[in-house]
Amino acid sequence: MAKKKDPSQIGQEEMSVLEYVCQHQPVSVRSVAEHFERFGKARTTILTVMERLRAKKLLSRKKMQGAFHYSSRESQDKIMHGVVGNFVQKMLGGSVSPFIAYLSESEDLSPEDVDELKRLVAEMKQKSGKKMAATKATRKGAKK
Amino acid sequence: MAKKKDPSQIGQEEMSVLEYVCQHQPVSVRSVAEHFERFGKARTTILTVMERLRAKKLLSRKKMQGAFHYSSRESQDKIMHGVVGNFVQKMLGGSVSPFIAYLSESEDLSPEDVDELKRLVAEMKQKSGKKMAATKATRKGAKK
DNA sequence: TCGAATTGACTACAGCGGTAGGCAATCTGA
DNA sequence: TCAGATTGCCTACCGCTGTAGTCAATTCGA
Repeated sequence: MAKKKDPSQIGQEEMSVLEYVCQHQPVSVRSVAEHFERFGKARTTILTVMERLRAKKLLSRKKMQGAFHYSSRESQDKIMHGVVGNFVQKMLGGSVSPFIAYLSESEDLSPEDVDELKRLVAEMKQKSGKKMAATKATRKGAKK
Repeated sequence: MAKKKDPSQIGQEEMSVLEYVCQHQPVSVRSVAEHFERFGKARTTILTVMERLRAKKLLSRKKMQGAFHYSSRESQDKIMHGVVGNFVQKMLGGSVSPFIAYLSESEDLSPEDVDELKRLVAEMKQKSGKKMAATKATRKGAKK
């Protein structure tokens, strides 16, 4: 009866580890463990997490000089995309509106994020400008 | 040893129920259950979920005509904001960049969302337009 | 008033993520 | 070659979420 979670569903700790591996691949468990031990995590914990990540096909490994070295099978961007997409689907019902609302109230957007947003919007104007020239007229009671 | 989750951490199913309650409050378990039974959920499941939400201080209830009627203690907006914020903190390490990147690749943004984004960006331009005229020199190799 | 229907508290279990111990296999330096 | 260090597989436990059954209390219509 328990719901079957999407395999792309990963937890916070798994995310941290995955991120670290992404940025240091190929990396040995030893290195990763050393890094996370500074945050109070045991070596076996990291190993377990990494193996679970491998079971989820997010990491791969190969033996090098005795020990395994892990690598990510996807780029960090792709992974992030998957994680965010999953969240949007599962928790927001597929709508990004709540997130956009969140951004609106986010006081501390980094300049980079703001730039990216601007770029994004500019891109949209171009991309969807033709097929929806009604954009300006669209604003059906823009909230607020 | 198990990590102590933030109480604001809620699952997908809890989210669905919470959302429904928000939009129909005050509502009886009966109504909610009836709604979700169409998706194969048992009445007691809904009841359990609602009680858990109440334990998390997200729902309140009062007896009316024999049965309890539940209401949300927060607006749906606030809840959404909390959920998104929590996700950003826990999974994205506090950075919204991955989300913005996700938006960039999101083909199916609704016109409303696009409008909201535009409004948002316009608002930002006003708010911080002066101090950053370097927009066109967009750094960080835009993915995709 | 009484019995049927409704309601809700309690209990239970499975799966998953987080955490970690134990122990065996492997490696490595002396 | 051999013992100590390193590495990794296996197992286990806890808490949380999803799911639901049981059964007693409450309510309501006849």
